[in-house]
Amino acid sequence: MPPPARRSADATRTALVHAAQDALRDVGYSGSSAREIARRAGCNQALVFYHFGSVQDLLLAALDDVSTRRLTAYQESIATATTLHALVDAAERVLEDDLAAGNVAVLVELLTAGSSSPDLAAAVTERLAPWRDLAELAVGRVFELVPGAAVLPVDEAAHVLIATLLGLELVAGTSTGRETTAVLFGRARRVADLLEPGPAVRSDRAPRPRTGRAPAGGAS
Amino acid sequence: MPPPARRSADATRTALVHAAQDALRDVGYSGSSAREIARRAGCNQALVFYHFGSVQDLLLAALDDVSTRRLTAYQESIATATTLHALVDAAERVLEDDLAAGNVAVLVELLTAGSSSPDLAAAVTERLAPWRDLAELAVGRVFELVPGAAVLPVDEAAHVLIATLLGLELVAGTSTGRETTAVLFGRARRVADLLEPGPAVRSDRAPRPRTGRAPAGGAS
DNA sequence: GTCTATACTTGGATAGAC
DNA sequence: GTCTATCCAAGTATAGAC
Repeated sequence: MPPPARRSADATRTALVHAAQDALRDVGYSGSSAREIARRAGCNQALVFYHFGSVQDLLLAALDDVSTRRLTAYQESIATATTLHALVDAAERVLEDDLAAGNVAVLVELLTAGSSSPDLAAAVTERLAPWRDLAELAVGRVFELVPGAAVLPVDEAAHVLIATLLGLELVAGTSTGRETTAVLFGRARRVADLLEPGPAVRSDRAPRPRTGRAPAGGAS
Repeated sequence: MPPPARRSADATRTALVHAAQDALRDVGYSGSSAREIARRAGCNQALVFYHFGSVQDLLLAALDDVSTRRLTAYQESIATATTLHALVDAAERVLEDDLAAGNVAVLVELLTAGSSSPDLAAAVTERLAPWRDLAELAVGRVFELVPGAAVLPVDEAAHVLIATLLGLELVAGTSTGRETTAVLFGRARRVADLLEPGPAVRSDRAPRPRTGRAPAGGAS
């Protein structure tokens, strides 16, 4: 028998991780304090340090959690994608989810912090590696589907793809940034349909339910 | 005659502005406190509030300063460029200088910070406008020089251009990021020479490709 | 494991001396 | 204009009771 643990032992950990994700999305990196996260998780602030040692480590755990979940989902959708249209959809979904999860702020924080700390930079590169692989997978698909598109080696194209998506996320915070991005993906989708007049007539992508305000933890 | 001002009246302001730029580059937005900036400027922390009212206003002033300085430089090099090759050179030179000086980092930091602060986001958006204009100028040039390149409206292409450059700056901090960027510009230069076989371009930056062969993977 | 309480630190911002 | 001194708020982290 496991030790007593009268109440949720490790449920607290996951609650904190999820609350950290919500906090990152809602109030950004600077607003994601131990007190704020604990409030969303419905527990005490001291538990952040008991379970994770520091706020920074909790935020990294949150980032890892959401990353692994999303990576597997994307990997599947890209691996099974047989049309250009579907690949564009996947790219847009990646960007939307990133924005919704507020991952960009953490990533930027890590990237800038890494520039003055070699070991941290290594940690960031490590976390970025699976995304690079995913991007290479997607680019490889595009090169297969569109003859003559391989004007760049796959790894370099993947590099540009990641950079561009990150950049689009960055400027999405500006006034017209968000809608311009949507327009761009609309164009890409239409171009995809042109290059690929086959069976893929999945019309325009169905608008996803807006992420809007749906704090899972609920602000008391 | 201006009032006495025994010692550096407005030199303090510029010192603070420059110190703010350094701080943003070195320790990021979260680390750029009034005390940190004042320490770098070699003056007292209270002067931040005396001269700028708040830390955020000082950071915005820092962004203004770096923007105007860089904008004039870029505007000139783009306006005088008459070949595609020269445009690519200009873009790379600009990016190299910016990376070395950490100018883009200032913008990136404020952009991410703005994602969780609407008023800051609005202020940053306002300051992004001249850059958007500049990007449209450059894109318009490319569309003039390369017939059939206008697959996008100028403003949207400019949007993507800015996003991509910002994204490349972001990932330049990773292990292979920096050199990959250099490789990409090398490819762009060769493509430019292919599209523009006219006058012997100044090949001061890279050995001129003797053959007309495509960089990688022939598009037949 | 979770809580309360608290020590300690840092940062924004102001008042007033010089 | 610049400084010292200070207030106040918020955050990190730890100690110890339950």
